[in-house]
Amino acid sequence: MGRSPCCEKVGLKKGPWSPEEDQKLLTYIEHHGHGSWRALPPKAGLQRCGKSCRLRWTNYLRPDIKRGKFSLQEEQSIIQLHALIGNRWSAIATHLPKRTDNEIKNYWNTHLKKRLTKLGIDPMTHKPRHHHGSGSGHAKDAANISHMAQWESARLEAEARLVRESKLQVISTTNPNQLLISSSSDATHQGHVINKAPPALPCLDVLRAWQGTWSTKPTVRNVNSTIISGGSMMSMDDLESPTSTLNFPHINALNPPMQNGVNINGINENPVVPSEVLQDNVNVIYGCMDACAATPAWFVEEGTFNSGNDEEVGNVIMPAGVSNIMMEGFTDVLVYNSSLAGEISDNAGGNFEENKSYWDSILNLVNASPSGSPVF
DNA sequence: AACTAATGCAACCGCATTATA
DNA sequence: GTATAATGCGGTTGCATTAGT
Repeated sequence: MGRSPCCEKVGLKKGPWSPEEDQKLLTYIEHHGHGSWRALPPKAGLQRCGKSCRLRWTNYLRPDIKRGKFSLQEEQSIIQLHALIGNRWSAIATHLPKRTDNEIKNYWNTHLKKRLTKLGIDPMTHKPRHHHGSGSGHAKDAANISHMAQWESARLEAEARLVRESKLQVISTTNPNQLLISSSSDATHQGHVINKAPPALPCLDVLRAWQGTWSTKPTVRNVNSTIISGGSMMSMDDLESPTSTLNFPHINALNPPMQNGVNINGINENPVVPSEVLQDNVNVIYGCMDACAATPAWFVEEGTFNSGNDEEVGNVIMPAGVSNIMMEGFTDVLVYNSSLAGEISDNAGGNFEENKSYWDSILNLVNASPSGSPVF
C-alpha cells in the first residue's frame, strides 16, 4: 500500500557504484545473503539505500548474469515474447536465461524497437504500418485484425491465468515421457496421462512452434477458442483484462456450455470434455506456460486428441526443451475443431495462413538483418 | 583537434503489489 | 480488516562513450 521511503534519507550516496562498493556488497551477500535489503547497507558498510543495493545486485553483481551482445535467438525471443505479452520485461526475462529485465528493456528500447520501426513494423502492435494507396489494404487490415485477435486472445488468457493462478494446481511429472494434467479441485489425485513424443521444438519459441504447427497441419484454418484450463472451461467472457478492447462474438457463439468444467484428469473416468469440442481426431493446440514465470508464456503445439483411449491421447508433440519444471505449468489446452474452422475464419475475416505469413515475414526480416546490417 | 549529436546502459523514481504485524 | 513495510516492476533520466562533422 504505502510507498516506502527510500533514498530520500540524507547522507546516502547515489549514482554510479564504485568497485569498492561493489566488493562490499558482493562480500556481504556471499557471506550472509541479502536478507532484508533495507537492513543490508549499514551491515555491509555501505552508504546506500537498500533499494539501490538490491538493484545493483540484481542487475549487475549477481553471479548468474550474462552480459554482452544478445544472440539472434535471444533477439527473436524478445520480439516474440514482446508481441505476446507486451512490456512485461520481468516476465520476458524469465525466459532469457541470465538476462535481466533491465538489460532486456534497454536492449529493446535502444535496438529492437528501432529495428522494427525501420522495417516498417510498429514495435508496439507488431504489425506492419499502414501504407496508403495499397490496393490490398483492406485485405491486409482484415488479416491484421485477425492476427491481433489471435494474439490478444492468447494474451488475455495469460492474464486471466495470473488472476486464477493461486487457485490452480498443476501436474505431476514423475515420468518425463508422460504428462499429467490435474484439475484445480483435486491436484493430489492421479492425473490423466498423455503420452508424448520426444521434444522436438525449441522451448518457448512461440513462433517456431506456430510455424511447426502450420507445417504439419496446413489445412486447418482457425481455432475454436474454447480453452480447457485446469479444471474449468473458459470462454472469452471469462477473461479479465483491463487492457482488452477486443470482442469475440463469433467465437463465443461457438463455445459449448460452461456449466461443466472441462477436466482432462485421470481421476475422472469420464472426462468432462464436451463432445462437441473434443471429438476423435480433433486437432488440439497445447498451450503451455511456465509456472515459474510471473507471466505465463505460451507454447503452441498440436497433437491429435483421441477421446476413445484415455491412455493414449497421444501423437502429442511437446515443444522441445520443456523441462519437468516447465511442465509443472502445463495447465492449458487450447482446442480447436477443424470442422468449425471455416465458419470461424469467415467470421473473423482472416485465417491462420495469413497470420503465419505475417510472422514469417517479420522473422525473415529480422533474420536477414543482423544488428550490424545497414538496414538497422 | 574541437565541438556536437547519437548511442548505450546503469541507476533512479515512483507506483503497484505482496507480506506482515 | 487495516496500516505499514518490503519488494517488484516499468518508465525515465543522466552520464560516459562513440561517431560524425
